[in-house]
Amino acid sequence: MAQISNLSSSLEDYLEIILQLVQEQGEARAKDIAQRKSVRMASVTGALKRLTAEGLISYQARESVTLTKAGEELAGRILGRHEFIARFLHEILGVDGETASRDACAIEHVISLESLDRLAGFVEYLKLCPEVDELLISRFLSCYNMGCKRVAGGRGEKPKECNSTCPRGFHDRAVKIFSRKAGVIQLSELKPGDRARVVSVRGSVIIRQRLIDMGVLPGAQLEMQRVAPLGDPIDIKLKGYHLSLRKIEAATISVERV
Amino acid sequence: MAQISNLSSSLEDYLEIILQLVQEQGEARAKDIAQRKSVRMASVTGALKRLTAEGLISYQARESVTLTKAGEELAGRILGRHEFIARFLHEILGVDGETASRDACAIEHVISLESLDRLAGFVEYLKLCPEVDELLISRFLSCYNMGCKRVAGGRGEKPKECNSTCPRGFHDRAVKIFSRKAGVIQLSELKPGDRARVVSVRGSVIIRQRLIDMGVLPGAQLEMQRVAPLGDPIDIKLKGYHLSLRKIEAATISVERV
DNA sequence: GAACTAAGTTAGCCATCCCTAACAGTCTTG
DNA sequence: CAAGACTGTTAGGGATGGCTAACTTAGTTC
Repeated sequence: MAQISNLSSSLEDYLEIILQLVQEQGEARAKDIAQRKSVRMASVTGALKRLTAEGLISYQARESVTLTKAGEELAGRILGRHEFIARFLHEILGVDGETASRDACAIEHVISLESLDRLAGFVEYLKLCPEVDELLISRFLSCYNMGCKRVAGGRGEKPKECNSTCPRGFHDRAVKIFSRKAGVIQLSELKPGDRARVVSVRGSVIIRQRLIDMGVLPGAQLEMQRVAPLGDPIDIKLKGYHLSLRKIEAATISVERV
Repeated sequence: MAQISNLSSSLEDYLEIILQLVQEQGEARAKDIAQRKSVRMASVTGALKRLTAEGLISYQARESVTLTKAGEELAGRILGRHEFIARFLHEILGVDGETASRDACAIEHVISLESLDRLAGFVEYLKLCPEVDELLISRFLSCYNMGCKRVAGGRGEKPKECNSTCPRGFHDRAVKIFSRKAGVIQLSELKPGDRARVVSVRGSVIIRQRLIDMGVLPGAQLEMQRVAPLGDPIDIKLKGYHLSLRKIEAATISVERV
């Protein structure tokens, strides 16, 4: 995999922190490094030895750390990567600053340069593309941040949209599908007569395409009809139609009861 | 940090692989797990013991692995997360399938649920938002994938755009800023008279804002004028104007010579 | 049923990277 | 200048999670 260095994540972190400290304070002391990385001094001593062995820093015991030419080059690249990811999370997606920085700190060490380049390209494209209104991002953020709950109407009634500026169906489908912990179960766990809403559809492109063609989309409501003795096939009712799913298809569908 | 489980990345991987194998083949054998995770059988044995201790699988020596109720729940959530990230990378950003899956495999273990929810929300928003043409993604992909190089005109001439559908300046700014390895240096390394292009601007929001106000943006061309004895201040020429930067500002700017 | 083979286990090793505890310089202050 | 406070180092330990090598179990084949 094309990676930025052959250092471990931990050593990349140390190097990045050293550059930050040098930029902010003019020098990097072991104590400040320990504090910023939330580790003990003893761990820093070990890391500095390994970085010295790699030729990235020059360090005499009890002195402050300086970056070598190679170290500065690499640290700059690592820091640039970190700050790009943090900015994407914070400025585009609206993740709060601290979480964004923490996530960036972790993601930066594992993402490939190809994905990173393409993400950067995508962000540039959104900013430069003439068809995309420059307010797209702020509209997304205000829409997402409203965090409004879908207001369910009476039986048979269409749910109301929370806000006329949110695209139809947005809150049904997009809000907190990952952090929603409780209540998400496999389709196959439903009993006949249970009603549920589709939370996610996994599986290969082929299976997903077939399910999507049948209308099995996140947010879709369905009712379990019948499960055959061995769980194959499963009959459901969706938007008034009866569907028969094979066990292997049903296994890719997560739902929550409504 | 809100996370999906308190397992290590490695154990989450094992659990995910087990679910995939159960879905694909009806059962998960140690050998297949080892093969898919590219580890030796001995490592699998150890992992299966730890997963059994967590109550996520039930496993008798030399038998095939089955997921417990809790294991199936968790594995489904882990797999859903993986597949969402892989799909984002592949279908939206256009990363090739294998790299996307590998990156997803790594990112899924470290990203917070908040970031993931917001990314999912953003993707939904792009799909549903009436102002965004549904061809946005495919236009981005064709534009990015052209991979065309900017064709530099003669001295003083504006560079030509590669393609009329690419937003102006897109290729100058967005293409492979992270994987570009050689030649990216700190602004302070330039010598008087050197010309360079800005590759990235890091640093706090305050510093970046100030630099952006002065026109120091990725892609901007500049010429080094003078570096004071201790590196502070640095004078550059940019778009015909002279700018004086403090050392701490200059340190956040990466450039490449042109 | 002996021999072979594939699958899986056990035992022991190693690297990374954190920790605590104890020790060693260095700076400040009465 | 001696005591105390800080800063930093060394030594040793533990968790994780890989590895190899040697063994066991079970199924197949002649």
